[in-house]
Amino acid sequence: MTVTIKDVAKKAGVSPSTVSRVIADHPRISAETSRKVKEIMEELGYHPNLMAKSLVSRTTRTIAVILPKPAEELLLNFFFYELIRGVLAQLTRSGYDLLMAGGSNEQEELETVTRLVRGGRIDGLLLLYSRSSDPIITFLRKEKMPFALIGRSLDYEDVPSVDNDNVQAAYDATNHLIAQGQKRIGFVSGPTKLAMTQDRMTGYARALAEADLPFKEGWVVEGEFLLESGYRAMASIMSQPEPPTALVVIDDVVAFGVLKGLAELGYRIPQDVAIVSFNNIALSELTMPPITSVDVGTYQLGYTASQMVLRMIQQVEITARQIIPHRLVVRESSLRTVAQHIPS
Amino acid sequence: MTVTIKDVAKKAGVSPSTVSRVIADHPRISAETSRKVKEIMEELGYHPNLMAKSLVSRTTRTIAVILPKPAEELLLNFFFYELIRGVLAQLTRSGYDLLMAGGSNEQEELETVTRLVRGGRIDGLLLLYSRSSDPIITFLRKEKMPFALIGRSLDYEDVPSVDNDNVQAAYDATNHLIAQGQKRIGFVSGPTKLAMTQDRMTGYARALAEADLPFKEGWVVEGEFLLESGYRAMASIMSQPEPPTALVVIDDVVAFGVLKGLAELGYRIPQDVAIVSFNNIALSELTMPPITSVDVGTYQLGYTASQMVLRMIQQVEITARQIIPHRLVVRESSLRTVAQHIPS
DNA sequence: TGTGCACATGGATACGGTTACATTGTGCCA
DNA sequence: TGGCACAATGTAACCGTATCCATGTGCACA
Repeated sequence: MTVTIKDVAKKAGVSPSTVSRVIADHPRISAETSRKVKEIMEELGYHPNLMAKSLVSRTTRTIAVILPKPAEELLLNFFFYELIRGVLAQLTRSGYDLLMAGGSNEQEELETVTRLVRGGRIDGLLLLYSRSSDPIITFLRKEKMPFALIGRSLDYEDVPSVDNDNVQAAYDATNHLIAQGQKRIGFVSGPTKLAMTQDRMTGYARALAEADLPFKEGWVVEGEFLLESGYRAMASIMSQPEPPTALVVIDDVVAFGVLKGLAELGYRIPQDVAIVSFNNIALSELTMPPITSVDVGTYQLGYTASQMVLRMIQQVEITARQIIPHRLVVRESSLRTVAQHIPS
Repeated sequence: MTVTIKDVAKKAGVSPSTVSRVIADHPRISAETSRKVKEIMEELGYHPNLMAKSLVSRTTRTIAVILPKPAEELLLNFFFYELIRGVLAQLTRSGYDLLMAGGSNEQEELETVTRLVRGGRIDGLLLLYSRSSDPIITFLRKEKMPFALIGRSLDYEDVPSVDNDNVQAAYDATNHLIAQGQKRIGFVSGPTKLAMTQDRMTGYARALAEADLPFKEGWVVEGEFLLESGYRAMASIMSQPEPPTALVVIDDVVAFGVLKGLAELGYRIPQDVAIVSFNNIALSELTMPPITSVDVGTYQLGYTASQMVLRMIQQVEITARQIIPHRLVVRESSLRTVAQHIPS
């Protein structure tokens, strides 16, 4: 039915092993034979059976991406497409395929990973999140399966991972506000158990300290990666006797809530309150006003993490932690003086 | 090294074929033997080699999703995560894996698909877009490979596909505005070569006709699925002697541009101009005001399309075109009377 | 008591490749 | 002219599983 290596061999008048060698570009095959065999392959429309190949080579040329379980997906929602495009670009370039898997709970996730790894279906994998004391990481290390983390592990220092320098990113964002002449700068934070949150908080505090600006407890609000979180934060943060005139916000979605909250309270942005946030999702340039945001290089994160896994597969030495550069994208929300638009 | 079916067999004192049958839950295996073998499998930590299994069964339990090439991804960007989650949910439930593939151009895409299909790597696939005279569809039909389309084929009537009833959706959206007492309703359209655009236009026109409302050329603007498109449309559409007081907008992102354009022109929404749009992406409830939008059931689209492919693989009869119900999500942007929020 | 049959299991082979090792042929040199 | 190195190719084993076919056992029944 389907044309196999043997059919090609027979028709070309050579042995199957010769055909196999032609496919693999083996050096000790004569140019003449190679040409002829390739011609026959073309003629018969031969395509190697990938399963047979995998079985004998113990290699699948497939990398898996493990999707976080629903509870952890909120932030990811907006990143996902670009992240995957980055991953796919790198993998395709290297002739690898991408397998996506996940589970509805932690137990299921581990089972899936076990099945894929022990079943020899994948050569490596990518984890899109970092959770503390993750059994999957423990398992992968034990199995010596190449993998990389997008983000940062709170448990192990030496887990191969690709991340941003979130301390520096927050430092830069805060300094941007300071450079605009801001003196009273608040911080709308995320879940403090996340490394990302902790790091950004650190950067924020450092920038304030270096500029001799006050760090006030009341100007810092902890929340979730949700619109509501930013919205509610405004009620508490702006009701103080001396509210901040600028805010660093942990994430664009949260910033959107902040915008909404401030608008309802009658503040103008950026004239009354200036805003800087993080992640630069597609959303952030669509708001009114557009939000100044730190671009974290989502595509790069995916691209680099894949590259890291591929290197590990090829036994190439890698640096365990790669940092993707960030970039502050300045938009209207953070600028002190703005050309006012007069409706016609 | 890795534990195989033979190792289990030896330790259990049975033949490899018996172990194989235990795994497959073969009826003619004694309860006693089954129990014992399973115990040994557990003890040795046996996991079946998926490649070997695939090789002999000619089945991979893998479905591929082909990502559109960059040029066609604009709309998809916001859908993607939910769509994939729908796909993954269905596949996981049925014990299938998801392979993602794509190419940077049409040629590459076809090569990838050929490699996967002819290489026996997948059992079926999902196409996330519809392009006219698509060589991939032609190829898949020739190979008799199960596949389904998300969207609608403009070339073939009988391609298995999952879609919305876009005529009805637009009809409903327009009628919602009519029910609000709107008389002058315009339409901000998308690329007319797309079936989706054509269908929505049809539904819009039909609703107007049935309500004896005027359909004016000047109230209809064609564009792209871009923010700018909606933004620019406002300049032309609202500069007419008698501009519309309500707009049906082809997509949420475009609607966002519309919002921006109207705001700059000094119109209030919904008091001066009411807005209804489509797709109900996460964005649409975050705008000011939140946009009334037709939810197209993104998750369902993915879920159902996967189901369709799985059915085809199992040789179950299917209906070639499945329609996912839509649902109008009413928000502030379309309501005539709105409780005004007074800033405190 | 011998025949037939259902049931539980084993042996052998096939799936489509790769690769270690064996074999053949050629040219070159002593 | 015989021997040898080396290039080019063939032979056969193996990757881990599924399954066809054969086999042995116990039991009902004629």
